[in-house]
Amino acid sequence: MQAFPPDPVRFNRIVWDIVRQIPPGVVSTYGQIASMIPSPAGVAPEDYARLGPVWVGKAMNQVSAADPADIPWQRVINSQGGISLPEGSRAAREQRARLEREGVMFDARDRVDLRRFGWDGPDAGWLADRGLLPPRSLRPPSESASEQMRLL
DNA sequence: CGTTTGACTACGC
DNA sequence: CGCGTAGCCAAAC
Repeated sequence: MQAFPPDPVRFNRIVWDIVRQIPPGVVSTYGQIASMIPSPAGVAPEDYARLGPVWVGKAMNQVSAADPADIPWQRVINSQGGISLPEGSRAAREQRARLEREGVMFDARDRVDLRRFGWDGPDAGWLADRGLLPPRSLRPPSESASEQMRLL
């Protein structure tokens, strides 16, 4: 996979801070979280675009070594709307159970509809205070007209 | 010690 | 759409 960020401790702290902002009933993705963190000094933006999501994954992998009770780790899934933990593992089942308990629904392919349950990111002020960037949207505003009608 | 293995995503078929 | 791959390295085996 990939190298660690220049300052893993700091990077992880930022990731966990952001994850703590995700409210129940919605989900974020590794990529969306990475999109809120400026590429660290010394890392080219094009490299960060590729490495960031992986680093977020590593940060999530280390939550158990941090403060699991304080971090809603279950609300971070992959860009396909799926759970990235090993299929069938206890951890994966736990994540799905936690999400379903919060009202997040999985389809027949075990995926979450990000247009419906995707997070819009933290409050803009919260981000600005920390020098973070607006998140990439998981719920593209320009859907087909019929889709918009359906959602209404 | 050499190999395998990752809580990823964008991109090209 | 789904599938394979690049990117590229520190740990765990």
